Amino acid sequence: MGQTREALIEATKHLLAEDGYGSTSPRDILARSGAGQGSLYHHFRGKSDLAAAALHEVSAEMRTAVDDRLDAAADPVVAVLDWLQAPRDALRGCRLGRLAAEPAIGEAVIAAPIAAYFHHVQGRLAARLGEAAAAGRLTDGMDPGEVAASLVAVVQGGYVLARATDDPAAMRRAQAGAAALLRACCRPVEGDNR
Amino acid sequence: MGQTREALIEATKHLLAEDGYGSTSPRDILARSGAGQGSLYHHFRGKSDLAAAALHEVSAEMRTAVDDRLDAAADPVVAVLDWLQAPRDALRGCRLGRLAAEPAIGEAVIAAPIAAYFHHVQGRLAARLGEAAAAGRLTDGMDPGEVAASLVAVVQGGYVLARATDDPAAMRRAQAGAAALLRACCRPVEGDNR
DNA sequence: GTCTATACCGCGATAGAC
DNA sequence: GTCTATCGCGGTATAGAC
Repeated sequence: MGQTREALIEATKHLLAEDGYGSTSPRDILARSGAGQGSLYHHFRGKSDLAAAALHEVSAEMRTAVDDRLDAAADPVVAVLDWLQAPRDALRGCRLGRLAAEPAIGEAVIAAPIAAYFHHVQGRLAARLGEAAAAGRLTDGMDPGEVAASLVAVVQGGYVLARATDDPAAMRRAQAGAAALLRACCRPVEGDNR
Repeated sequence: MGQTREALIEATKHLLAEDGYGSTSPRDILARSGAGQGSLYHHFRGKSDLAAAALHEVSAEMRTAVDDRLDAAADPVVAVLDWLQAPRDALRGCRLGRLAAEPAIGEAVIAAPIAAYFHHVQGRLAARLGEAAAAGRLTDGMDPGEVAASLVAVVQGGYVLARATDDPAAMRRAQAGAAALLRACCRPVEGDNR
């Protein structure tokens, strides 16, 4: 059965989230998963192959989470603000974004699931911002794709600031500032002052 | 003389910018600086002590660069937009911000110069945005500190997106989106449509 | 203050018995 | 498929001559 294989992937997901790629060793993974030495190299070609499998799952989970948030509200502006201001574990960092700073991002198998996530979020945000624009609720000349990119960047940058200053509030300030900027250029819906 | 010491610091600055902390080894530093083995441990207590010295210099350089940009224009909104949209080497990452994702950020000597930089940029941006607010040129209720945090986050997140998707244009889109949002909530100056 | 030599450890991977 | 044992390498640091 694939029990050992799944245990390896599960352990890798946790360790990548905690420590990143470079600082997660096969030894750590084996210890945490309870698997023996040979198992890793029986099921996977090596560390990066296993990491790719783990990141593939994380990427899928996070895309689903984004879709759920962005589809929850009928009003596109409300949905986008909701996604932007969702609480985040700032000091731990983004499970995918934090790997962008590592040399391993140069390996295609590692980069692919991470890039897939970012393309997905930006596309979904741009779509909802496009709805708002089509309804004439966005300031003229505003590009939904560019605004989407800046909002995703705010969140990723919020993680960087929070970790760099060891202060989770840095993330919340970045979120609040971006939300204020966005609200200022969106015609609001009656009765919603989120 | 401090020639060897400075050569070590200079080499470390370059290697940290290229590869980050974890992937920069004392061997690399010695090879690049041309110094012999013992020198590193004569002048510094170890790798992290040397890295701290290098980051201290980088932090000071970057704070100066920010000040120069933010003081160049008399108009605060123009100055902030100018800083935001400055060209950046997106695929290489921020020399300080990229270290935030590494475990080494947990060491106080490493974190201190990085945090000092981010506090400085946010403070300077907030000050100029405060000028704009005082002149009644910022949408009401906008917090200069929060907007500053979000702008710094956009830049740091732009690096993350660019590296994650292996696309330098991702940084430019994030910058452009944030600039559009900021312009939309700032009363412009006559004749400047930057 | 700088050099050469070397120690110790953990990383990533492999060998081969069961 | 899983285990134990082991390998080769490079990371970080130290010893001690000059």
